[in-house]
Amino acid sequence: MHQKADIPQIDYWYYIENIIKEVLQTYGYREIRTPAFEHTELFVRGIGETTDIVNKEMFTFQDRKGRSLTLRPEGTAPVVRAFLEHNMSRENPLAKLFYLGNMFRCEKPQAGRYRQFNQFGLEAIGSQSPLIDAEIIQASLEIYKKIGLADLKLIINSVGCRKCRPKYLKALKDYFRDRKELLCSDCRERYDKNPLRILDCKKKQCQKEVKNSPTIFDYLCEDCKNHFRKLREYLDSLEITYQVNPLLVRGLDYYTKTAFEIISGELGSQNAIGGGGRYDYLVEELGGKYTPSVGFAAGIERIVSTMEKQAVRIPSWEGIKVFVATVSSEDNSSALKIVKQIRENGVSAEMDFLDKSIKAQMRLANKLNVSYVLIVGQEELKEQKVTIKNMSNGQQEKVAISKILPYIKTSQEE
RNA sequence: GUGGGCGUAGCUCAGUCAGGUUAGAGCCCUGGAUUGUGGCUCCAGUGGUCAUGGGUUCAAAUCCCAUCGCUCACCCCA
Repeated sequence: MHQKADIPQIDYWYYIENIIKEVLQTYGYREIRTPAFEHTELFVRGIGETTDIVNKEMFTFQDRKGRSLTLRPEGTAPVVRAFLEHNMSRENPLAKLFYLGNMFRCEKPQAGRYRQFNQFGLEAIGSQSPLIDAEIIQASLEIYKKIGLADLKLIINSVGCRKCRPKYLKALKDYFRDRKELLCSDCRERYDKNPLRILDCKKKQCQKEVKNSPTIFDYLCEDCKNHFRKLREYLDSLEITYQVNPLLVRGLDYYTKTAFEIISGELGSQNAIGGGGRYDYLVEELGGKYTPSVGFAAGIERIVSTMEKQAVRIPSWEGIKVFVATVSSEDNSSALKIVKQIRENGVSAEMDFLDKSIKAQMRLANKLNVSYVLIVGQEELKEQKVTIKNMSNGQQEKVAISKILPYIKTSQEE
């Protein structure tokens, strides 16, 4: 299974994860870690039976007792499950949680899309206020900004609620009824199952028909209209620029009211770097009481790939500071002790474990790009000393073993 | 799920179209250039079931089929 977290990229991952944790800490979100798999039913009910994720993208298997389990394709449903299972609403009427972990979708991999990938996401469970929608958007944008990504676009929309969406769906169906034959085969199916999805079909023939279709904004109820208006007001006051796109429909059924997506021009075909929205009925759907909520999720691989395209600079591994070389194998235990002493004082140190000659050890030290090589030999040990060689200027001198650390540390500050 | 491209050493690749001696290069790695010392240079060396399985042939990395994997696009999404 392809996993884009191997050694050459690990510095990116550390960097991103640290920023996520730091930023979300300041927003009051607590990390939650849920299992990599759940009962299949959770996703079917949560994400929706008509979605692509549930229909064709889940890694589903049976355990020994015949129960159907599924590797999580997304993070929100598991978080809500945990929220309910632990009765978090009793602790706090508004649960602010974030997660960071791998997700699985059974599809053909391609650029920016992997069967196992990583997302971070945040969920605010328990508030119906558009204020929290704005906070979630703000938090996610701040993370991108701290990471150093530029030129990201925020697109927002409202997809209505239980009250007004059915009216809109009916209007859509009325509109497309006579034009069904002009749509692609997928959209003809969507017409019956989930007409909203026709809106973001990328086929030219469908877009042509979508152009004059009824817009959701004519059908939103007062509550949804106000919510959207307030959200825009809050975003404006935060000086967040955005585009309203009434055709933005997300792939998960649970969204209500606010839906948003953040895209990066650099990514090509898979351009969504993150997305989210409000899911007012999900908690209820999963067996809790009505608990309006909003969340966001982003793909780490896509962040890394955008960082690479934008040449974002990150701190990298500092490497090893000191190499302790031995003249012969009889010096090994002394060297081992010296290495230990250096490491205990917080300085990174390495030695040879392959019985290399001193020449080979010097080469290794050079390859490791260390600042100092300490040479341990009988000649030095007789006087309780080691030879310290400064690898940048080649100079060396004998130093008492007890003075090694002060020597290294003071020279380091120069 | 649909359709392209690819799979030869740790890495980047040549060799495949026109089958034919022990499958090559660069980088990396290891060792050496007098005996306790790096970088540059020079010399030498290690390393490959040519993705896997089957077929055609006197002969297959090379042709054919299947499988697996990777990759790109579509769908959709992160």
